Amino acid sequence: MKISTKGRYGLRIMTDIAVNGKEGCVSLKDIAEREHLSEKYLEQIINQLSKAGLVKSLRGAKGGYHLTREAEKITVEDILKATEGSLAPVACAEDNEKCQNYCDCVTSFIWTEIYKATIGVVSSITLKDLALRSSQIEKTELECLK
Amino acid sequence: MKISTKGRYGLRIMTDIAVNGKEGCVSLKDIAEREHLSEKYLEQIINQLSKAGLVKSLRGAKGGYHLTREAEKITVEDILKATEGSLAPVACAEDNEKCQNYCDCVTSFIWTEIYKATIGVVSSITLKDLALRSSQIEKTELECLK
DNA sequence: TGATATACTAGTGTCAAGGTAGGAATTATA
DNA sequence: TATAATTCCTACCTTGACACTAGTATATCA
Repeated sequence: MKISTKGRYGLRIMTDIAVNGKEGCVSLKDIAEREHLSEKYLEQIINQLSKAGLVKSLRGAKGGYHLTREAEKITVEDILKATEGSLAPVACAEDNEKCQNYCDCVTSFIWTEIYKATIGVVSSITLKDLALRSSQIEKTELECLK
Repeated sequence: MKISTKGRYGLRIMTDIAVNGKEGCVSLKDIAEREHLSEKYLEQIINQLSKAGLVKSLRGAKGGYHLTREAEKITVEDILKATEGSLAPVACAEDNEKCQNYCDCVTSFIWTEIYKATIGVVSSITLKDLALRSSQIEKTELECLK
């Protein structure tokens, strides 16, 4: 029941673009530096975000990435689905069809409930919420040294 | 965000004991046969359930396992925590102390919310619910061949 | 004493996570 | 037009967890 680095970094990438890409593109190099993450690894992650249609890329000098729609129209669900895959705790929780050959029916309602609860949370939080939060945190500049 | 076989099998083991252990012990061999699972693998899983204090074992002939308290006093949360470990999507969602050195504060509230939602679901379902469900399913005996 | 159980330790194959590395293709600009 | 900057694509690598399997020791009932 863990979220991997892809999901976590994916959120940071998107938040970074939302905050720093007000006009024009944001390059991966800049994101990697600001977030202290490997550029090469981020490349793979943003590729998934790109394929999911959440960002668009521009190649060449002065290129980079930008959001394909406003931050308030991108949810955490969108981002996590693109990077983590399904958020269902078991395959059949999302797609009941997959349950046909396997009668684990005693517990299936548990997974469905967990799935619905999770989606309820992540679908209600938008990238704009994260961007706002990010700006606030930066301003107060906590005792966060590392 | 997946539940492993340990968690899933753990629920089946516990449900099996709740249903078939009305009086006395249930042996792993019987559980493995009924559930079509490897006895040796279940051994490891039930060991965790035992260490968590959910079942008690009796060695030797006519031995086996029985619940340590009534099925309605054992929750799905108890069982999943014993078999899966923490249900938090990231370590700091459960224990804020772990967040000190790492300022991922922008997203931490997401994980906390997911965690709370998940716990809300699994803490409200008891082993008795599963046992009842199991009996009902067995009675109606669906088109469940495999 | 023997059959039946659990308890404990170790080994094994597969796969995903979490990266690293190199080069090809594209584009702005000097 | 050359070059620096940037994304795109493929391949590789290490580590650890997952899902088991196997063997032996220990306990208990009949």
